[in-house]
Amino acid sequence: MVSARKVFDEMPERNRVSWNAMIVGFLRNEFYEQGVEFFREVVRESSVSPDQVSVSSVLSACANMGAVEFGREVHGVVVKHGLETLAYVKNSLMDMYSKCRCFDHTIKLFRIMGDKDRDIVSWNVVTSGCVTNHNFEDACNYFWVMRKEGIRPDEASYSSVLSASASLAALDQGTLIHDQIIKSGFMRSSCVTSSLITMYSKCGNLIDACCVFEENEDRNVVCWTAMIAAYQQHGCVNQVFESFREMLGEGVKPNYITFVSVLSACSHAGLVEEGFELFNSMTKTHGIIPGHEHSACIVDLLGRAGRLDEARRFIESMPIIPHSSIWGALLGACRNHNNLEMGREVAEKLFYLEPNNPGNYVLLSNIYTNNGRLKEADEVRRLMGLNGVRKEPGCSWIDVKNKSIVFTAQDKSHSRTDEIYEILRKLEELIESEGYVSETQFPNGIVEASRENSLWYHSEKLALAFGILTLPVKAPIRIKKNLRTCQHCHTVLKFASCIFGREIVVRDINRFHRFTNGSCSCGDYW
DNA sequence: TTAGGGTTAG
Repeated sequence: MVSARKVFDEMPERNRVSWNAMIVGFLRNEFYEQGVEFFREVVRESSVSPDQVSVSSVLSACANMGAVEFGREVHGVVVKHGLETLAYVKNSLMDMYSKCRCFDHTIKLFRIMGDKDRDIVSWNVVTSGCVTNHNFEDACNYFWVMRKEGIRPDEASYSSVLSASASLAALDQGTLIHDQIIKSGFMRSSCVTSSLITMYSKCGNLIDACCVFEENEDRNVVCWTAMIAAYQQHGCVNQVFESFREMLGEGVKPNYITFVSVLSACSHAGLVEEGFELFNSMTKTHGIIPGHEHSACIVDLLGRAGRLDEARRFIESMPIIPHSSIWGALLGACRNHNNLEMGREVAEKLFYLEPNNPGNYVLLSNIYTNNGRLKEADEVRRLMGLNGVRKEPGCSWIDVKNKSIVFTAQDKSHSRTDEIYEILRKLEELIESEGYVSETQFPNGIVEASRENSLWYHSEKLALAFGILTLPVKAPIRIKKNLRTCQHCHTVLKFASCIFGREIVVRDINRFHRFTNGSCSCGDYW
């Protein structure tokens, strides 16, 4: 860029194309701030007025930086120069607002546009914007409306809708879209195949994820990372490392995200030394500066291994200010190892850093409960209420005959409630006869009857019982849950997979669990 | 000289 600038400065005459070429050059090299500054220069000093090329490019830079204030300024420039009628510019404005988390503005502009002006990019901006803003159902709806309007999806449309399907664990929809992709000839797009791998993986279907990967000849780092992440999510640690080695062997350079998955695999497998080796190799060998996600993996790695003091020292020695996710990993470890003293200290930090996150209150309350200190546990729950923080009520979904049935905890609204509860009562007896002792039996011998009772009627167990009642005998039972599944449900589902001889797949807020023959793909680490 | 898309865990 330095040489480009020199050439530009020495030019006897500069026109709109040379100004724009400079802006585009900055952006292509990811010098977003310089690109924006250069645009300012154009507007301020040059006699040449900006056109759709310069504003679209600079809006893309604002989107990448999340710089909504400057984006608004550019919007003003757009109006001043009468560029707002151009589709290219409108799409860029919509995308800028979407990526700057002002999605309402995106939708407003999209509605104003009307059917005639909307092109495939406009639809893709809105669909991907829904995904970015976690409105996955809306993303799918926009995709299907677009199809109804007769617009042919392209790679970007398929990638976004597959990403939404993955987040919703919507396997039927994802499979239907896969068929459409094959028919429309987009299977060669690495962008589409990596989304397909992730969709199948996050829907609990590792075999199809592998098939898509194997059939794809042109594997770039994103495809490899998608496959490595899939193995990691399914608890296949050996395949994670095998794939990682194979990827390096093929000369594909790992990226920031690849390392998150590989480090996470180390953590789940308890491979502390290997994890540190990989973490150190990021900077030394691969030129990637570790970020918060990687540091959280290391804390998790040490925490799971019970090395809590080392985990804390690691955080305190970090060259960056630790993000709440890093302290969160340590609090999770305190919960797993019942470390009340450290748990209290870490929770205090987290209450300050993210006062509205109910998860931290719940974890501290659980630490107290597991130490038999029920009064303090209730006190934490009360504090949570006083601070106006509310835990989202748990819900589980199960699809039966193309209909989605929702259950909440202790739900008795379903017409087959009696049968559902009867199945759970029988399951409880069977599990107890196998010698299972509930985790509500505390070390000091306290058993809390009401808690025990309510644990048995968590939403995923109700969904499980409904699945057993209604699905064919050999069919897998697929359940989705809006929160993390609890220890009790996890244990019961393991037993259930064995007792009923069924594959049970539970997709919770963080990951999914595939229960077969009494064990879970997460290896009991989640 | 221009806009949109894939891979992350807790």
